[in-house]
Amino acid sequence: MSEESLPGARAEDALPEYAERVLDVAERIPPGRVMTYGDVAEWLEAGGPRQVGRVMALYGGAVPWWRVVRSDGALLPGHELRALDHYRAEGTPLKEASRAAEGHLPRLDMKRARWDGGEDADGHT
DNA sequence: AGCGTGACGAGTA
DNA sequence: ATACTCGCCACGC
Repeated sequence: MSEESLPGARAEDALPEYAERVLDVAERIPPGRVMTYGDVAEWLEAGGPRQVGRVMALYGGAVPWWRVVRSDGALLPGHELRALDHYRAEGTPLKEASRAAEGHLPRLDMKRARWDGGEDADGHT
């Protein structure tokens, strides 16, 4: 017999373990800080940046998705303004564009905003 | 089973 | 700064 007909409907009762862990990390990122997809994957020691990205794309709506960003500090396409609004409200370090061109939104200052997942210290002083 | 696509990342030109 | 390539893993056709 082939097990291909296995319903496997258990998946609806709860999110996949991996997704749950990714969301858990996203929730534990302190305000004013961000983590890259790759960092989350590394912190979890599972999957890769693309897997984290997939989870965020599917279930990110349930967590502060704006605190999980790309390594280059670019804002989320389609949610740039929404994310920017959160960043300004939380005081997340942003890097203003040198050339004030229309549509040229600021990017995250990863050097300062990147969170290592350790202590939530303000990192300074 | 192959191929394209994606809320990615790093390297190179 | 941008553009392109390759590596990565999961999903859909």
